[in-house]
Amino acid sequence: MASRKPLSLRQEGIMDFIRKYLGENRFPPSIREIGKAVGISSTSVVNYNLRRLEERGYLSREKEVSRGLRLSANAPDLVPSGGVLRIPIAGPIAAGEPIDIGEGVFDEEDAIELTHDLLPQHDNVYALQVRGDSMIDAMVSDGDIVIMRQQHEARNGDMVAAWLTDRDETTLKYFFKEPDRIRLQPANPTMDPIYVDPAAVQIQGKVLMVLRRLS
Amino acid sequence: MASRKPLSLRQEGIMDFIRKYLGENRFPPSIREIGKAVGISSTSVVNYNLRRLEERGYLSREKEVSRGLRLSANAPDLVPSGGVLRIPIAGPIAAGEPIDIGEGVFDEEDAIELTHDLLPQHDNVYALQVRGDSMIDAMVSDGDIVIMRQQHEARNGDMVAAWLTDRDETTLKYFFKEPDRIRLQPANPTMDPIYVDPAAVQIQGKVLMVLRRLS
DNA sequence: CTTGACTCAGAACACATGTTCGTGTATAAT
DNA sequence: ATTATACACGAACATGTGTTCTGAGTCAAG
Repeated sequence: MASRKPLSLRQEGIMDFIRKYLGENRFPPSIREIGKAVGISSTSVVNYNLRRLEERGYLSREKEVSRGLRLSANAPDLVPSGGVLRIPIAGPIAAGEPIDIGEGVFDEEDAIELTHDLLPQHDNVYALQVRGDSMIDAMVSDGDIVIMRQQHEARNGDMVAAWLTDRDETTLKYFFKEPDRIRLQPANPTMDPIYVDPAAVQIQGKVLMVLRRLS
Repeated sequence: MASRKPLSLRQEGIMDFIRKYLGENRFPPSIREIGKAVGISSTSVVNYNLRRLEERGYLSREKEVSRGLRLSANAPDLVPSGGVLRIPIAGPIAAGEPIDIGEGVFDEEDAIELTHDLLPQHDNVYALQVRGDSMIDAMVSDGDIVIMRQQHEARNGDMVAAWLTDRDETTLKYFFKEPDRIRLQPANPTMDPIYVDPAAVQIQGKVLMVLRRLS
């Protein structure tokens, strides 16, 4: 496990590519795919470097099995974990539309992977990508990914996606039930809450997480 | 979801075997391996049933790629993945202080796990937890976790953590270099940029990701 | 200079593996 | 009976893919 010497630039690139490929395809790349990605014309060179990496314990291989390689758990920056869950990105969300999850649509490409410790529960969980700046008062900006659990009730303090029937509008706000009305509080503390009739609100789900990726 | 008819016994067995195989080997089985395990002599029969399973959305396949199949996100059971990286949470960050990363301190407990596909690069990456509402103009709220890479240069359009020497203030803004000044643009499009003397700005790092967990 | 590691390129080889085609057998609907 | 559909079998095919061999370049040690 102890690797005094640094990885060669090429081997670093191979490791990176395998990681990336594995993340995208869920199965390991072939020798030739690695070669093309890293800029190696010969399969034997890739094979050679893979053997190197295997000796160092960075990965393990199955002989004579196509794509028969796996990253080791003790590779740098990699830690065995409680598991990874894959959440489908159901679709874009904008302020002017109700949230609609196409149940049958499983676009395998559009999914997001989260570690289990980040999201303990995973029942009825889905992700939406925000389109537009309509939710800046919820501290959610264009392109953000909102991970939520589908549910139709809310408890005080929950951040929920609420459909306001009289305004034809979906909004992300903190939910507070008051005696005769419902207070929807923006996440931005400088903005004022809105008050609505309980009959005019449909809870679409509870926001569990907001994730923003930058370039 | 949409599974009117029950799976045939054979297809059930195939699914079970794929799950088991994937758990043991971390890469998918070949058609012939599936056949042998389930008791099918012909590869075409396996292929046929795989196509059936694919139509039902239980798995997806890559054409003409050996072992090019993956289970769908149907079952949120743990699925092996490209790897998980652990990022230490260096410390709290507030507007009134420069960012200080205690290099030696690696509190194993305070770390965040991300899947590799979410964060391709991982050199000099660390995480900070935001304290206070001083960064609402960056669409970052109290408690948010900011993941950034330590660097002292920035390119136009990067979101950076900048230390304004004359104001004694750390701020998260989009970075734009203009002829004689630097424009720091808030993420919130309704707010105005600030302009500063290039000599009065120290780039602390580039923001890669913002993550907000809600109860 | 010579030697021997370490790394690389190219080509040929062997076989692992996905694909396809023709055929056969049920069961149910027409 | 006929047709349609779902499922199964075996064999041949095309190619994806790991393996191996020959040769060569680099670089530090003897």
